[in-house]
Amino acid sequence: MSSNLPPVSGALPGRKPVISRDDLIAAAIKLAGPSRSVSTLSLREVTREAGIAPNSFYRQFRDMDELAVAIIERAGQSLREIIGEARKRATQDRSVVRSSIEAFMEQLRSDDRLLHILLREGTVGSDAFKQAVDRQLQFFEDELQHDLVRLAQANGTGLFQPALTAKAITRLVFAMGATAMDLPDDKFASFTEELALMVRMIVTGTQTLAALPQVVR
Amino acid sequence: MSSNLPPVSGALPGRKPVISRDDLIAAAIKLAGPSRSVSTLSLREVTREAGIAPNSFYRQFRDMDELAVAIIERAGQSLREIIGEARKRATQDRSVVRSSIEAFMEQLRSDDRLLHILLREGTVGSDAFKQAVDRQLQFFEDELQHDLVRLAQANGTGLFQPALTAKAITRLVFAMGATAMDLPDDKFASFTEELALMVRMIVTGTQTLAALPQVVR
DNA sequence: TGTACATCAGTGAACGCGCGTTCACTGATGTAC
DNA sequence: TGTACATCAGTGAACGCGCGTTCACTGATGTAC
Repeated sequence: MSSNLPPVSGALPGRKPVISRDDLIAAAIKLAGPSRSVSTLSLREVTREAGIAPNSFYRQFRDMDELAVAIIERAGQSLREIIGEARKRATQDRSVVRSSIEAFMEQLRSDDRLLHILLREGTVGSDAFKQAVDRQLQFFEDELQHDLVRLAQANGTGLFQPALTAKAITRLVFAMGATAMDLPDDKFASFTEELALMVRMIVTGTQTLAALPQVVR
Repeated sequence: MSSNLPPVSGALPGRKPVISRDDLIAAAIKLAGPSRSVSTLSLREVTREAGIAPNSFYRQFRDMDELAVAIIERAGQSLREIIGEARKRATQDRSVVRSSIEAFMEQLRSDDRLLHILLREGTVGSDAFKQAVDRQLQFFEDELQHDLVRLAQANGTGLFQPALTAKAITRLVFAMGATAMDLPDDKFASFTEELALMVRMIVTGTQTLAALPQVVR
């Protein structure tokens, strides 16, 4: 019936908006710390944090689910930017994979709330929610696969099932990252080493399998 | 003040219990399907399902958290039994690791509610809850590590960091399993193949690294 | 065996609370002339 | 520039609901004698 939801922009009559989707997203992120899942936030909590009346929420989102999906998308985007930076800075002696892992763990230690959310929310929430998380993981896998292929070409080594390799690494890193969130600061370095070794096992395994004849399995 | 909580057993005066902790656990498991997290169940829901008054709950558990922990412990135990069976049935041509994965995926497809719960709840819920899940994963890693060592000895191959290898495999399998829960039946076979290949990458990588001289990293 | 009694598993009713959602509204802003 | 008007972002109050927890209770069961 009413004509709202997207703030539409473009100068039209009416009062100027004073809160935005971003304000609500920021409030929700602030509330969802390392130990609090987005899916347990209540609409009233978020609006309270944002300093608006509960019903004003509906001017920006249909429901909390829509907000949660927006947060996940932002979190994935942010993480990809971080890893993208790490990738650019990577030199040949510190491999792309290794420096990506370090960037990932560094971000995790800096208490990046968005990253915490992305790691934690994979298995809970609505279908729309889970699909949003999966989409971000997929982006990640795709970029990683490109890296791996480029790396293999540079090294002259083969690569066995690059897509599968990227998937295995992505899932492993995210799963390990989720458990690392609660880690005390002094354990971070050794944890990063462990994770790097795990990934190295996968990469080494892939290369070894690629070098084998068709006696696979 | 009051003397309850553990039903104490042993013939003492008083009415015979008609509901047990098991009844409440069963009710909660029934409610927490593949798409519903244990941590979203309400006390009233569970008692309603069990057919008792809400306040009777307190005769068995301090709160829902305690119930959730009990469920996780049961789930882990059940999974270890299943894998234990698979391990016994494993012959040399179908490796221990492979038949364990197949048993795992088979159980997943059979809509085992306990397994669903264990896979889904790793990252949500209270601290006590998360610790309970971690404990189960730890049991799993330990058993897997023994398998890997035995396997390496039998094959005469070395094994690089068996503990880390077991951890990587466990986390990967659980993370992949969590995403496989929603999979349609006809995708299960190919998914199992993918997962087996991923694990094979890790195992191959570990063996290759073990065979290398100390030029590691 | 029969009776008086203590125990305590399970109950029914009630509480106060925070929730999501609705409704009719207000008043700042921009437009038309 | 000034005035009348339409728009609509944000509000305050209210709703009905399910929740966790409490209280005083009931009555079946077992024990003591």
